[in-house]
Amino acid sequence: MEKVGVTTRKIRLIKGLSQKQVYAGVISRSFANRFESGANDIQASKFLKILDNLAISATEFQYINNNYELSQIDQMLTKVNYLYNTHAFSSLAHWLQQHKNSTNGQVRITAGYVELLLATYDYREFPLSKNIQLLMYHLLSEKNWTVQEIRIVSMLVPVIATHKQFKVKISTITKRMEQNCIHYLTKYSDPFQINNELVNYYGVVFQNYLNSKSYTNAFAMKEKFINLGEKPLDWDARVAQQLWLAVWELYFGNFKSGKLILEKIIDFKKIFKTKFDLNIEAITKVRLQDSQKYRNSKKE
Amino acid sequence: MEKVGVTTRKIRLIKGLSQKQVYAGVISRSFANRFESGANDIQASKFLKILDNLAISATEFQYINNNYELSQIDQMLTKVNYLYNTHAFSSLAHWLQQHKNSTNGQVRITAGYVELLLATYDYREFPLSKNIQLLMYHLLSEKNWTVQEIRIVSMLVPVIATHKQFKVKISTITKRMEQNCIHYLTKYSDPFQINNELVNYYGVVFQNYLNSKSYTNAFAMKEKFINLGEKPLDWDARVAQQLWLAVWELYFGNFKSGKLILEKIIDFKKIFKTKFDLNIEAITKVRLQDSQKYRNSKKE
DNA sequence: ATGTAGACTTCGGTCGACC
DNA sequence: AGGTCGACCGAAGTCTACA
Repeated sequence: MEKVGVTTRKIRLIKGLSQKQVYAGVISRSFANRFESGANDIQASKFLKILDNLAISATEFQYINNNYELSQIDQMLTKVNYLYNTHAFSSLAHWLQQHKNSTNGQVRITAGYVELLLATYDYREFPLSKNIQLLMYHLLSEKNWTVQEIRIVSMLVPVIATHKQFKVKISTITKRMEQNCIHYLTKYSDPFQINNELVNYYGVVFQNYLNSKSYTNAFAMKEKFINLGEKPLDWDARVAQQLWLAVWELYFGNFKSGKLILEKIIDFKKIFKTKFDLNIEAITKVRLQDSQKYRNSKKE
Repeated sequence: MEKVGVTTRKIRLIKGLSQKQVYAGVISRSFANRFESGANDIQASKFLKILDNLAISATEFQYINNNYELSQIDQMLTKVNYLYNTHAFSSLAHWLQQHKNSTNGQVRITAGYVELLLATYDYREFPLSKNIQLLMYHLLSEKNWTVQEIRIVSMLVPVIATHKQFKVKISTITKRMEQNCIHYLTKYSDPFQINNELVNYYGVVFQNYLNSKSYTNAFAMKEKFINLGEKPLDWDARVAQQLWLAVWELYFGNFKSGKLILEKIIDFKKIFKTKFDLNIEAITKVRLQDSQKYRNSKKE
C-alpha cells in the first residue's frame, strides 16, 4: 500500500496535469510537495476534492494505490461470485467451511453472503441459519440500502417465500427495492448498473409469483418489465428483460410469440460458448411446461 | 456536500455495523464519535481503511456523500456520453461552443474529450485542433494509462490513420493498450469493465486495417478476438466480439456462416427497441459489400 | 512550474473519566 | 454498545523565501 500522496503524484503525471490544476484552492503549493513526496498525510475531505480535480474515480485510485490490486474483501467477493457463477458449489461450500468462523469481521460478512448464496440456490426448504435470519431482519428494518444490500435482496425473496414466519409482503419489499434503486440512477446514466439488479429482482419475484400460483400478481409484473425499457440498459439487462416479457406472453399473452422469442434468445446465446450465464435454457424449459398447464387449467 | 464523518456514520448504520467493527485499529473510540458527528476531519489513509471496513466502494461513498449525486465532472461526462450515444450531435456541438473556453480545468478537459468525439465520428479528414494534438502527444509519451486514457485510445486510431504526421504504428499502440488493460484485470473479475474497451478497440483497429486494405494485419486480428473469449465478458462485449468474428469470416473465412451470424445478431437486436447502441446494421451493410469486393479482387 | 526549509498555527487524534 | 468532556501531543497545513 503506497502513501496516498505518492499515488496522487503518479496519477497526476499520467494525466499530464500541473500541481496548480490539481491542488489550487485545496492545499498550499509547499504542502502539495510534502504531500506528494509521502512525508505527510492529508485530510479526507481535501483528498476527495483532489480526486475530483484528477478526474479519477475513488475506486480506481484505491486500486492503483493498492498496487493494481483489489482490496482484500473485494478479492474475496469476486472469487466467491466467480465460484457461484460457474456453479462450483462444492468449492464454494469448502470456502465457507474454511472461513465461517473467522475472527476477521469482513471475512465473516462474506461468509454470511456465501451461506445465502448456497442456501438459496435451489428453492427447496433449507434450515434458516442465524446469520441469514439476522441479515433478513436487518434489511427489513433499514429503509435505506447501499448497492450491496440491493444486490442481496433478490436472493432473499425465495427465503421469504419458503419461510412463512417472515410476515412481509413481497410487494412491500418491491416498493422498497424500487425506492432504493431510484437513488442510484442519475439523469443520463446508471453508474452503479443498478438497473441490472432491478431486472434480476423483478425476474425472481415474477418466478416466485408463478411458482406460488399468484397469477394476478404475476400478470401485473408486465408493466414493471415494460417500464424498464425507458431506462438505459446494457445487453445483459435487456436480454433478461426480454426473457421475462416472453415468459409473461407464455402465460397471459400470445403463447406462440413468447415461445418464438425464447427460442430466439436461446439460439442467439448458442453463438457464444461461455460458462457464465443464468440458466436461460432451464428457465425456458420449466416455463414452457408450466404455462401450458396453467392455460389448460383455465380452460376447464 | 456532507462532512465525511457524518456520511460514514450514515453508511455504518445502514450496514448495521458497530463502531468497533469499523474503527478498531484505525482510530480511538472517543475520536470516532467526534469524527462521526462532523466535528473533525480525518486522515485520508485512515479514511481508506475505514471504507474497507465498511465494505463499500469509495465511489459509492462519494456518491452518497454528495447527496446521491455524481460529482460535477461525472455529471458532465455522462451527459456528453449520452448525447453522443443517442447521436445528438448538434446538441453536443452546442455544448462544446458553450464550454470550450471555460476557465474551469475540469470543464476544459471534458471539452477536449467532446471535441475528439465530434471530430472522430466520421472517418473523413478533419482539421487537427491543438487540443487533440496535445492529447495525442501526451498519450503517446505516457507508458501508463488510467481507465480514462484507455477509453479514449479507440477514438484516436482514426486520427492517427488519417494524419500521416503521427509516425506511430497501430501495432505499437495495440501493444501498449493490451499492457495497460492487463493492469485492470484481476484473477476472477473485470472490475472496471476494461474488456469492453478492449473489444471496442480491437473492432476499431480491425475496421481501420480493412479500410486501408492492410489485409494481412486484418487477418491476424482473429486471434485477438478469439483470445478475448477466455476472459469474463458481459453480453455487450460478447455481442461485439461475435460481430467482429463474423466480419472476419466475411473476408477471410466462410462467407456464408459469417453472414448468417450477422443476420442473427441483427434479428436478435430487433427484439429490443432501443436508441442506445453501436450501429450494427450500418457496419454489417458496409462489410458485406466490401468483403465481396475483396474476394472478387483476389480471384483475378 | 516544481522542490526544499524553517517558523508558526490549527486541528487530528489519544487517553481517561463519566454518562 | 454509544456519546461527551478536558487535557495533552504530534502531525497537518500555511507562509515566506530561496533555489
